[in-house]
Amino acid sequence: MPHQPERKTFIQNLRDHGQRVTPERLALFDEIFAQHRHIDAEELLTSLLAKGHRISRATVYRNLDLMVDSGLVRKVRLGQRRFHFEHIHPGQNHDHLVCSECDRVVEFVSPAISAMQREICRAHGFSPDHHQFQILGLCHDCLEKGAVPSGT
Amino acid sequence: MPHQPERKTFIQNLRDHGQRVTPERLALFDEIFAQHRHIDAEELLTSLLAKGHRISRATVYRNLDLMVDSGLVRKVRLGQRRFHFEHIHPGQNHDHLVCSECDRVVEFVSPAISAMQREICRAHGFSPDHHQFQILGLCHDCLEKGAVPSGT
DNA sequence: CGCCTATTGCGACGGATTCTCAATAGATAA
DNA sequence: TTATCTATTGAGAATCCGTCGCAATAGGCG
Repeated sequence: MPHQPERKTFIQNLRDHGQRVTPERLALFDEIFAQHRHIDAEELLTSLLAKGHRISRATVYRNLDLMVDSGLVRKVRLGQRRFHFEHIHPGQNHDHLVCSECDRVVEFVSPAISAMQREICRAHGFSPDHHQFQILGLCHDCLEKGAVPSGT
Repeated sequence: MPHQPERKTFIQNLRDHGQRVTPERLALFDEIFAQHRHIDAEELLTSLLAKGHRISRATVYRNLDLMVDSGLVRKVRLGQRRFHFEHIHPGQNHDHLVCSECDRVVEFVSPAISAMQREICRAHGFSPDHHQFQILGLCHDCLEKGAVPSGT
């Protein structure tokens, strides 16, 4: 259990809000925090069921929203149909390179982005919560396989 | 018709691919290129019908995809349920501030972003086609109305 | 242990998009 | 111009993702 402290926070959070600590919630939490990267609701459901947990689709969705509200998880649209979810590692926010050929997603961290974000928001009287930055294009592998750089 | 050259390119593109030039395609093309900003499929359908065109929902969707494939139009998710579409103005790409309270979208242009994009891609052996950058937060108006800055 | 009520599971529902298929109509050649 | 070939269209069914309603279940507290 490499995410013990976050798990404790999660449980404490639930208690503080009069919410119950259920096995479904813990299983879902563990599953998300075990993931190195973003994952969608359907994949979460499938892998929980595969591990023998009994949990319904609705519960997965409901609790994902709950974790998003409590700031533990981020819900992102990477341009695909489904929402993806990823646990937040505080102070370390990353963005994504998305390959339009093979759908592979690579994370990157760029400290310059938050400075830029602050600047843009100041100029527009906007109070930022978070951002999403995706660069779409071709990954190294697909380039070598001879994929064509877009448009046509 | 302020987008005459793009229109010619579109028609040429169709011909080159053995695709037909239909009134539905032209009407849809004109509608998107008349828009200053992103618009979704439903809005496009509605405004085409309002202008007296006869066109079906399926045709709108089909041809939006066609224009995306041919590089004339970009399909973006701004976090809302629907995809949005915007025509590409070459060499001028903008990004979005999205208010999570009222869903208002403001565009901004930041030249620094493309430099950053180039840098990141170089480091990852990635060949960028385009990016999407959204900053989610509260717009000026919602802040004044006393909306709470997220998380909880 | 027992109660109160938050949470769950199931299945129905809803919105957005895609698909199916028969009818229509561009494009090409004669 | 007309005939022919087949891409495209319209209409509605189907699908996919996510949400909702409600009865049954089960945390958490006294």
